[in-house]
Amino acid sequence: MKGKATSFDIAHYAGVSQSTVSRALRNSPLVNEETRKRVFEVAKELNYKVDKNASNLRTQQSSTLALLLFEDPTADDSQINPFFLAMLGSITRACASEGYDLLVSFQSTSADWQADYEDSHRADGIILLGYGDYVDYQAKFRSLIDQNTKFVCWGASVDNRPDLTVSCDNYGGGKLAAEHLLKINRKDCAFIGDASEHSPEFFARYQGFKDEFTRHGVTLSERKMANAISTEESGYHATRSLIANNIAFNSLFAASDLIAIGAIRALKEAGIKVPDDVHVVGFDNIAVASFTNPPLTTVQQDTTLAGQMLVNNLLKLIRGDEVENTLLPPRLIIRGSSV
Amino acid sequence: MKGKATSFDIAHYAGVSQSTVSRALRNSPLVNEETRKRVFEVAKELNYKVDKNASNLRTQQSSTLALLLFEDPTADDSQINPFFLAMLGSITRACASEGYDLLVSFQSTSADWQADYEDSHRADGIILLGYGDYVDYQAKFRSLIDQNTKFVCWGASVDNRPDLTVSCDNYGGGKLAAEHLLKINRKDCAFIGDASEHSPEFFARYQGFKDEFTRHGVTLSERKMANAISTEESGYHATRSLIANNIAFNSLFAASDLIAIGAIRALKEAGIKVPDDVHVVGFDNIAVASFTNPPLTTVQQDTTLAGQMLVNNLLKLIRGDEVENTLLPPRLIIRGSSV
DNA sequence: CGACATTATGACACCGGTGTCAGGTTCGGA
DNA sequence: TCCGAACCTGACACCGGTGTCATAATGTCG
Repeated sequence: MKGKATSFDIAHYAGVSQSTVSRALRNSPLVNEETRKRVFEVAKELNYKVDKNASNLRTQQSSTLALLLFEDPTADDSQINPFFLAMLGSITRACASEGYDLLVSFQSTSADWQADYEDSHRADGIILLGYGDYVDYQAKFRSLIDQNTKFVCWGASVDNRPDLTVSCDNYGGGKLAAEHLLKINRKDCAFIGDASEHSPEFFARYQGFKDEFTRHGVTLSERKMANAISTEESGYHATRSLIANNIAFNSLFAASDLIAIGAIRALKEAGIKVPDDVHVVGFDNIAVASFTNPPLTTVQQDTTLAGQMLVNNLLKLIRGDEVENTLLPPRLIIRGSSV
Repeated sequence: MKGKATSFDIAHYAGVSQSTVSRALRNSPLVNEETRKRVFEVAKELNYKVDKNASNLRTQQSSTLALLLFEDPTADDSQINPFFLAMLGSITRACASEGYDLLVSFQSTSADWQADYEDSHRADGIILLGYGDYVDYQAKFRSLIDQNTKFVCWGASVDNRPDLTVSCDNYGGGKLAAEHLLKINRKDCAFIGDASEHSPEFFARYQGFKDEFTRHGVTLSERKMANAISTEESGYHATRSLIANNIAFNSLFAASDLIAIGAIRALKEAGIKVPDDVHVVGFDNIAVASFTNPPLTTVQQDTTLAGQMLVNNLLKLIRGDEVENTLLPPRLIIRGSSV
């Protein structure tokens, strides 16, 4: 036998028509039990596998989802945000358990990505991760929707957003962090991150954080805020600049764990002790968080659940079922950096 | 326009035949430049994308690689070995830069995985990562090769292994670790890992390590070895058992960083100071390694290069070019756990 | 001007399945 | 015995491209 076996080969050896082979292998009730058995035997014998291309072409669906990872460009190109990696893992798992394959692809935010995957019938739907370019997302998402592309987005569920999202309750997570610091009376707090609408996740975290402080009669000082994107480097430099400006604080809320880790490095370098002088709270609970020195108190996002919800919601969308935006509950994990 | 546009739609609007459309879009030199321009315009207008299923079916290739991740079953199912995640990232990148898509899938070692992906024409080739079931790999690999399946394996390049491998020079890496400990005179060394042929990577690391010690006239004691698989938990328990048996040592070589991290936890718990009482050296240089307390000295495997080589070699294999097993040089990274 | 190469295009079979339709067999009931 | 339902099977069109072959139009040269 040269090349792969086709259903015609099976038909030949099993002494039936190719149509019957196709039906038998897909467990159609139309086919006689004995015939089916014979077909399966021959198929096994010839090590036959259905050609997915032919099958997909005919049925116009692929049993495949595409995961597009958008990454903020970083200096060190090789490093991938560990939070995304964790999501990638859980999404892969969730896909597998639903019988779907997963195509993974990195995209640059600026590129004209345009959801090639679904248009070209390689995937039935798309999961967008880290699509941070919120300036023009409205237009892009609208055009996707106009093309009837099925996609789900991980990110902040901003009002009037046209797409379907799954996200962590960032606002609630910010509140959790604030509650914690308020309870232990560390009210002089700095914030490292980006509290503008440009990064809605960070914005929501800050809002929840701030509102909780306000509710307790504490006003956060704008001077104690520094901008950072979600990298260790950026967190380090932002924190250094606060220190350089002689801005004092006894606690620090970082918009992500990577930022927090960079912040801790800057603090240590300046001779400021964590947690004695400054309590630090991060966000994400990436794997590294429990190994930092001191271990990092953080707001956990449940990546396993997130992956499942992304996949489930996307599949619902593909099937045409009713779907709503999903908000996942965060959880505060207290470790050595704030006790 | 209902549904996606096909090449017939383009042909209709551009006033040419469907054949010409197909040729024009693939930049065939046979087609007139003006015709091509018109076709491209219409295609853009209609937001046309080539149907990959049809294209793949006809050409019998998919421009897609499959990555199969085999994981040793762990208690905490959700955690994925961070080293593999890093590899996943670099492989994805390498695929993208070669114009290939990547299908990712988790497999259980025991399952009858059988390389469905290539047989079903979903992928042109397969990358195997973490295929630890070395007991019967010969048979499985042989059958894959018999079926003319193109695949590359990340792992130890054992003699007589029938498959194509890319791997880190584990033996050399073990030597590096040994050199380091010998130089700083920490010769009373424990080894945590699996030094049997069942996990050839660990075996090679241990061999290189041991041989270097032997070369310096130092014999490693078998009593100071404990078995562990590559998880933090396993490293923790293995180290605890050494301690519980009152086995003394002033340095410890762990077959992987995860094991090393578990070992450090066990040592600390027993009141043994790292690095003062025991120097610890790991293997892999996962992201966490620089954040542990103390930061972990380790033998780095260059995952970026590894991903590139895996993809490049696999593509060569697919194209029918000559390919040889690849051995990547390790690098010692000295951090606080051993100074 | 005829022979022939060059260029550009269309018609058509083909990849390997799936779904529809028509037809043959068997069997129970009238 | 005849009829219709139930069951099973084969023939065939079809999914949307790609590659081959035939052919028309244009150019070249003796």
